Amino acid sequence: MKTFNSYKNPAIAVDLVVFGYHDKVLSALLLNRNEEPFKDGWTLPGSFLQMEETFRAACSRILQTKMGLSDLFLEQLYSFDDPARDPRGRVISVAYYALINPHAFNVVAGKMANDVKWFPVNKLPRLGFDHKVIFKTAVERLKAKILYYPVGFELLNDTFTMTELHELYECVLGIDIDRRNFRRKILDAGYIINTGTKRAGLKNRHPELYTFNKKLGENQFQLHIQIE
Amino acid sequence: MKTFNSYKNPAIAVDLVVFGYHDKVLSALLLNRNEEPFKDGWTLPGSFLQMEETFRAACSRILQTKMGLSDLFLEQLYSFDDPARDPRGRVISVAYYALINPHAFNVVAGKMANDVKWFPVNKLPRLGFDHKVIFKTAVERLKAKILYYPVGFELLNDTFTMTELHELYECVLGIDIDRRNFRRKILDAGYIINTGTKRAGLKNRHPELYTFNKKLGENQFQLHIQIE
DNA sequence: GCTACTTTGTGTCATAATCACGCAATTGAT
DNA sequence: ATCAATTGCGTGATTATGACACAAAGTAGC
Repeated sequence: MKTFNSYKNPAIAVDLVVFGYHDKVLSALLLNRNEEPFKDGWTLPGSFLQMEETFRAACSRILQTKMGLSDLFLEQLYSFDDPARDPRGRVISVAYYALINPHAFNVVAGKMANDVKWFPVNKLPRLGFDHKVIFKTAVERLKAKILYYPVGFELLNDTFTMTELHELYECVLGIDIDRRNFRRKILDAGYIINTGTKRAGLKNRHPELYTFNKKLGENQFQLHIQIE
Repeated sequence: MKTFNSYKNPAIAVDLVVFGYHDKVLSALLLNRNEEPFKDGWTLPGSFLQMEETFRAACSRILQTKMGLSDLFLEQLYSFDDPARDPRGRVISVAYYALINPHAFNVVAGKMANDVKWFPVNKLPRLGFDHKVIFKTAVERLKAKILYYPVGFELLNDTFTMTELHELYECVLGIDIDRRNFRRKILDAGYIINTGTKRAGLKNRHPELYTFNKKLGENQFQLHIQIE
């Protein structure tokens, strides 16, 4: 039985789209490269997959060493195969996306990058490689995901107001959703739980605080919104 | 700027789940291997990705050389990374799934396999590698896909009866769907078009024949069925 | 305290979609 | 002509959705 690792194989990169929700804006984390190719340009954080490493292990390594992050929600997005996507040669990219509450983590640029910064998803700079394609795929996935998975659980604080959840949905989906119908839909689905406390110190009526219902299984919730 | 193909990289395989619908049963195409590992065992058709090959090109090559098939519906499924998934060493698998009308194609085993055969999806033999996991992932994907994409277009003949379409949905989803409500839903959505002709030669009432509405865009159709 | 203003929470009603059926029409076999 | 099986069409109850009105709770200014 022959072994195959003696073959000349394409390299495998793992690239990450890290989403954060901050000041009513959905953002993504980008890295400013300090080496060629695309030196001083912005790209998604990523790295080559090591020989015995799983994809998730590579993701964790990237998040930890390049940005000082750990234990995020991670999901495989898609694998990209354009033979011209990397000027150095044939590199397959297996893309993952992560969700993070930017208030709960502090992003720090690792030594392998000039800088790490949040960019609002509709104000991205030019990206190296085929990372714009990867990014757009991730946004589409997130839009689909939020309709049947409690994405807010990863993006918001542990407790949050109905308005915050509502704004998150409008922001991610890019559409207006009637505030009162949204409330009814979310509550009827048992999607979130009223903590019984209210947020104080605001100018107007103090909103009730909620947490996500962790007992809710997958596919228990579905927001019926027709995207276009 | 260094190049990276000098590194020792994991190998990349492309594996395929080919679905067909035949005699009211959803089946998948499996290959009987004629070499180690898993010699004489059943696996999904697959191959190593060549250096300058796209995933789709690899899929076409596999379908053509191993089974004599071409021009199928193809969609990327998922990438699998278990370091122990291949006894020969580290091999990443990028899985695709295909849909085919078995009546329109003749499956022929290529010289690289002992045999190629259709297996009903709930009567699969033991599979080599991690192909059972890949297969289950594909079935889940197909169940989700059929709710908002005209999967039947790929699996059925050009023209088909309402009953055939109905049975396909029940079969893929594994649930009972009320025949009359299904009909109304499908017709109201403009999902299919009545050809005006009927299928003759049957014992009972001759059913009308339909074709899929090719002008229907993505996401125009959604069957509201709560799985579980 | 009273009023103005903003935000949050609750309800209502028309419309649309879904679900669970009944029943008639069409066909070949008897 | 009758029967059995299958297909096509319809109907009413229930539920979900969309578009609102309006009350309640809070702060600020007077």
